[in-house]
Amino acid sequence: MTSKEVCDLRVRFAPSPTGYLHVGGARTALFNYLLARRFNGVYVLRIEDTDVARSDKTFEMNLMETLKWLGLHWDEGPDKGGSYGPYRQSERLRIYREYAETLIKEGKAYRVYAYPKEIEALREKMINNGVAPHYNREMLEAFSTEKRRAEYKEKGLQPAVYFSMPRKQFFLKDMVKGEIVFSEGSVGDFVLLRSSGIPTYNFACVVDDTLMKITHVIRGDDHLSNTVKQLAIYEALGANPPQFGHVSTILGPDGKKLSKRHGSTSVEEYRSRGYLSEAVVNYLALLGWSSPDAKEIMSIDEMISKFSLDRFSKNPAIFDPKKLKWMNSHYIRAMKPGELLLRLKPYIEQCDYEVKHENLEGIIEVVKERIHVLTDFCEAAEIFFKKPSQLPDINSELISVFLNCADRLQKLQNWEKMNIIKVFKEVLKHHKVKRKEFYSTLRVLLTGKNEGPELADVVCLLGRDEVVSRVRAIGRGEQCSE
RNA sequence: GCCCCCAUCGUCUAGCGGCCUAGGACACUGGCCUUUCAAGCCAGAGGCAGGGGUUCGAACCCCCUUGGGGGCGCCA
Repeated sequence: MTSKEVCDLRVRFAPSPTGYLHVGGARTALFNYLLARRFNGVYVLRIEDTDVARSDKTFEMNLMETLKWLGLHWDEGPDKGGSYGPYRQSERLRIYREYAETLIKEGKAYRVYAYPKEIEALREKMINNGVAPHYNREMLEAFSTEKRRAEYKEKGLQPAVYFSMPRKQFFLKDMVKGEIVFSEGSVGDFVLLRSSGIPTYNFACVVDDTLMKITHVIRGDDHLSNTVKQLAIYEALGANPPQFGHVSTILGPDGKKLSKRHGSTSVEEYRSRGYLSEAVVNYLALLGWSSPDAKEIMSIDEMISKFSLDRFSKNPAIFDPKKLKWMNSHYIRAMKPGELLLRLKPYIEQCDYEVKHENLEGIIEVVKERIHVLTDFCEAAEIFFKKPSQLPDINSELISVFLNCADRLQKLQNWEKMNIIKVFKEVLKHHKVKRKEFYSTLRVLLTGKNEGPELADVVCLLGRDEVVSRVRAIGRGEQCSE
């Protein structure tokens, strides 16, 4: 990339607000963000809401919220404004119509007075005849009879505007895939402006990218075949296309395009299931891109400093929830308890017990080692807030050992982990009990579980009163049964 | 049917003609550590889709086959 391009670099993320942000979309957003930040460019958010039926303002809000959560903040967008707005396609309809009009005047586009049903029939007929379903001007304009035009006028209908696809080859120098040739006739004429006056994706996208001075476009390779249409429109408009980089699609474990039936596909779902944005961003970055030093755990700033366009992989990537989970647990373990507490807040509220403790950070410190997602917290920390529901089945000899242990703990001067360990050792010295048996039984006695954090930590955090009370329960339990 | 893209361990990938006896990460298996589980550490298993070329030499370049993905919408 030359220095001139660098200083003018403008990229965009252009989602359509028809659902929650998909992990594939998030990855696209991330790559564009990284490119912008790496080369001091401008990152634009554009809302592609030209699908009136499916677009929803709620999704738009959610999209922006999720993007912010991921830390992918944009410089220009519908909420922030900018010199090239508006940034919502539904607010730019006049612009598209003007451009369509120009193309019609220049003979590069034309009006079609055909009903969608008729076009559909035409299409089916071609498919049935084993011909590629490509339209051309001649077959489409056949519908535009005098009679039909009058009918449209009478009913107040607007004709759709079709683009006249030039019969020639198109070349694309893709930043990811390399040189691609679209042979002549690979696509036919297609709709620019619907009869509703709303532009189609390919048209709006080109007009906007041109007007918004977008220099680089990183997107999923499901757009690759359509790029020829866009290239043709750029040419018709007399505009220079941006540099394209088509990243391979993210697939599900079965090798098919990642979809709902593979489980969670939206960033929102991972967020609510207790994933950290750092982990999501980090994992997504590794799907189709790799850092030059082979380092996998990277902060977003690290990714920015290492980002370059020549490290994209051409092959499709299968989404691996296991690795994401591993990465998430890694980030949880690496996080300072104070910070983790903040992230944990919404999940703590969902616990079915009251989380109240003078040293909650201390609890988080020992619990974070064994959780993979934030939603694991409630179950993992339960031992500190709930007394065990069942007492272990132990003999009276052992009971007296534990009662003695409780007495010693009761009298312990400074309630500190090291001192608690000393008490354990004393008890083991004075009683004929196996180490392993002592510790494992004490654990069950205190927590009702066979596994958990280091016992001294548990005891320390539980606090003197609670520990003594829980241990002595075994004594009371025996009394009751007699 | 036509067009386009892709092909390295199960998965993500490194590799850009000799540093490859193909490296790393996740997952998996075994061991160590340890009062348990987890983490951590060590070790192991596991791959260049197949076939032709080009070359002194090919995972890497070319062609074919096969396999996978995507597109061909008044969806984006």
